[in-house]
Amino acid sequence: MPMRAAKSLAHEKRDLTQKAIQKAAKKVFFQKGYANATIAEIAKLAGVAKGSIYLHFQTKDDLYLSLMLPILKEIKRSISGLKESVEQGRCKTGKEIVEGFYEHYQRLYRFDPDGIRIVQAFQLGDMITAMSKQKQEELTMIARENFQISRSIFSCAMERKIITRMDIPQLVDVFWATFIGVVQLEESKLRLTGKNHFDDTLRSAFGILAKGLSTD
Amino acid sequence: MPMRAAKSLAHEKRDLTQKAIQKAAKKVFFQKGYANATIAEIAKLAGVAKGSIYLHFQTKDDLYLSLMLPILKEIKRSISGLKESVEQGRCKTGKEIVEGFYEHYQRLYRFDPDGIRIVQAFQLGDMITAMSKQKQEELTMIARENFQISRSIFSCAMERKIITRMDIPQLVDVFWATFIGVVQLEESKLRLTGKNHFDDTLRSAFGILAKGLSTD
Amino acid sequence: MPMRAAKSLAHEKRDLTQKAIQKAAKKVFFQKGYANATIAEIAKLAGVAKGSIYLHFQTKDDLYLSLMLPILKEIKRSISGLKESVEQGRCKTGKEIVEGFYEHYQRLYRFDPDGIRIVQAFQLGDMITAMSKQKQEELTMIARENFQISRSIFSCAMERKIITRMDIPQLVDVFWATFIGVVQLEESKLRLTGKNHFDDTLRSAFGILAKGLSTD
Amino acid sequence: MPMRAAKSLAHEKRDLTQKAIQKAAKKVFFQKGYANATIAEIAKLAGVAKGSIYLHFQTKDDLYLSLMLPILKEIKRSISGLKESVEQGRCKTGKEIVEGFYEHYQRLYRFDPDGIRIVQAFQLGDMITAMSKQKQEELTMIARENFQISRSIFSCAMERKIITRMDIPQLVDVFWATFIGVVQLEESKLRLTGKNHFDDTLRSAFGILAKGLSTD
DNA sequence: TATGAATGAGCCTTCATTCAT
DNA sequence: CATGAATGAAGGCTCATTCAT
Repeated sequence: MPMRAAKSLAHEKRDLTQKAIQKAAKKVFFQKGYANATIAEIAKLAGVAKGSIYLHFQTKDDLYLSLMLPILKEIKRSISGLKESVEQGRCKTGKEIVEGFYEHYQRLYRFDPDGIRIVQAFQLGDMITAMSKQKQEELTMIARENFQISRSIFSCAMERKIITRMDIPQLVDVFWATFIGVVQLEESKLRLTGKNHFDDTLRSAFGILAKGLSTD
Repeated sequence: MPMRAAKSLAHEKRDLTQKAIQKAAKKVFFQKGYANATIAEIAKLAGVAKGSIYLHFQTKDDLYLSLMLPILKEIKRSISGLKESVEQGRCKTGKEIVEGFYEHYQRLYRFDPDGIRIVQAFQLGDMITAMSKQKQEELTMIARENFQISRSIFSCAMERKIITRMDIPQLVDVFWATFIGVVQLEESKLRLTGKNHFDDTLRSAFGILAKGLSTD
Repeated sequence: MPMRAAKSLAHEKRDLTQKAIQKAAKKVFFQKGYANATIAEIAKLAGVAKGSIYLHFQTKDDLYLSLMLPILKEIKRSISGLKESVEQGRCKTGKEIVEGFYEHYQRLYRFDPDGIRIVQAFQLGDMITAMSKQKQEELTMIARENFQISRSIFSCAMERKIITRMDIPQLVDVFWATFIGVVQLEESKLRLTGKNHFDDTLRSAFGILAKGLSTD
Repeated sequence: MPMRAAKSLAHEKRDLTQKAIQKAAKKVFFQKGYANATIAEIAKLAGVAKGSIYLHFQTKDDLYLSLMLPILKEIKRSISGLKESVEQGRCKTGKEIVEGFYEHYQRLYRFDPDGIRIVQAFQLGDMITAMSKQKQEELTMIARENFQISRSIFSCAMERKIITRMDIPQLVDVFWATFIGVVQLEESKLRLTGKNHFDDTLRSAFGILAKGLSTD
């Protein structure tokens, strides 16, 4: 099947280019922020011509948004794993559950620090102006799903009385806020001092949260 | 002394204009973010001509930076008040101390939500292309001072054994991270839903922290 | 009144620049057509910076459109003169009326040949895409008025039985079509051969029309 | 001769593709005008890849120009028929001759309205950046021939004294100008109102011309 | 021959900053 | 001091054209 092979090859190459652009974009968006990032720089870093970017993404916004989906999916995969653990009773104490979250966040950041910044900047909202309804909904849906999963983890834990009973949505927010707060702080320090204590600070934070939520 | 009076009057007027520009700038920077904010819009909102802004501030960066100082000072004033309370023994339990921080952060946000966003965006580092050494040091110094004050509060509390003993700088970071995380999360929700649960989420967060840090 | 004078001067200069831009624009639009004309070239010819054009006109479209209004108004002024002549009985024969139209069209072309091309190209419609509702209506209204004036001239002439009775709107169309047809043809010849026989051709055409419409 | 047959078949296919491209091009050029038409859209409409267009035409200009020849030839065929009629004495009056022209123009427009716009736009000269000497001459020659045919029709008619004696080239111009003027006007109205009165307006115009040129 | 990804020059538009008045 | 017209360097995006497959 030479035809199929050829086609596959072309497709592969196209995909490769796309990935290269996204990789470059992530780096540049991360370093400069959305507004200061230029298509020219992304193109240069990706090793393609400026115009080529528009073969893969309709607009700068579109390119930016395209970076979010994989990250949200990764978040989902990671948190889903945690949920399973909890449901299967592998987390016996509140401390273990909070530790699970800590590991989840740590994993996310390790997996793709630039990506987290992407999500964060999006949340900051300097650039949501023009976004196709479709993309918007896709994003919203998966974000909601992630929220639900966290929710059900806490719900499960409270039923088992291994963590303090309290408003669940609020608790989800507190966890997420703590995570992005640490990300932001440590990135800022990284920029100024070159040192990154993300892990330590996050562990401290979740250590306190664990104690604050435990029922023993 | 008519000369002095005249000079004083001119000065006063100059100060007024400057304040008006800063007020407008804060609003616009807050709404649009640094990159999307335009001098033209700030000038319009301040009721002065575009060119006039450059009579008071050397560059856009400079204007932005000029907004940080008052906020950092406000933070200092607020946290200093807390420190005094603690040192004078008015906070007897760990819970009271954490509550003090909660009130401090809440006060800050209430006092000047736009200002917080300014600091946050700065920390996010989307701009800061060129900053005069002098401004930079001024900023760094006061930031360090603020850090020290928080530090000494915790230090004092640990000595009195009313909160768990742990790495103090890390604890300062955790508190600040929690604060800015909640700010960012709630602002994002505000933008999407129009509702702001800043107070509730912050209270939840600090409630957990209080329990997590208390020694009883 | 030094204040007034100063203000007036500034205004005058602004107006001068605007006129210079429009003059340059007319020339460039005329030579290259809307799509091939570039803002850069217009600016260069007008002796201003590219960006300055946008101080006077919101978009390229807007600039183009701004050229139409004066021409439509000139057309109105010219045709109104003709109408008056006819109504005051100064045109006694059909031939004189058609001759009046001939002179009207000739005057228009003489007055501003580039301008006629502007109107024509607009009619050709390569670029009406984005036009503010307001501008659009302004244009439509004055065009309609011009149409009405021609209409009433013919109406008057037919009542006096000095030209053949026939469908009036159609007659207006025939005259206008003849005019723009000759404009287009002669411009094309001008471009190819360097010679312009606009007057002769138009006179021939209206000579035949005169004979064809006369009632004697 | 399998070779010949194969070659012939390949040729046929090639021709078919070329025709498809031209058909698509005519439609797109007509709808959008030269400058706004894109090769991509033409290719899509023709059902071929973008690159394939360059296997048949050297440049966008070249493609555009290639559309003119068939139309000029069609014009020639049509006007030649009229000439024959006149020479064979089938047109006995001036009115009949002018009517012959009317039918000729009407036929042209009916046959290929897009094509007429092509010629017109060419005449308007919005493009023609670079045209090979050869193409240019080919075009000029056939245009000249068409001109000559009209010329000889009028010449013949004047000799028979069935139309007013006058400058013949000028008369040819008047007829053509009237035609393209009506085309342009009615197309513009079509675009604005959706209604096309081409036939009626053209008939009116040529009705008047007929009367204006008749010798009775 | 056909394809369509890739190129890069060029376009419109924005906006921080300057400067003559 | 105040003004706002003018500047010009970018930036996002388009599209005719090329070329490896």
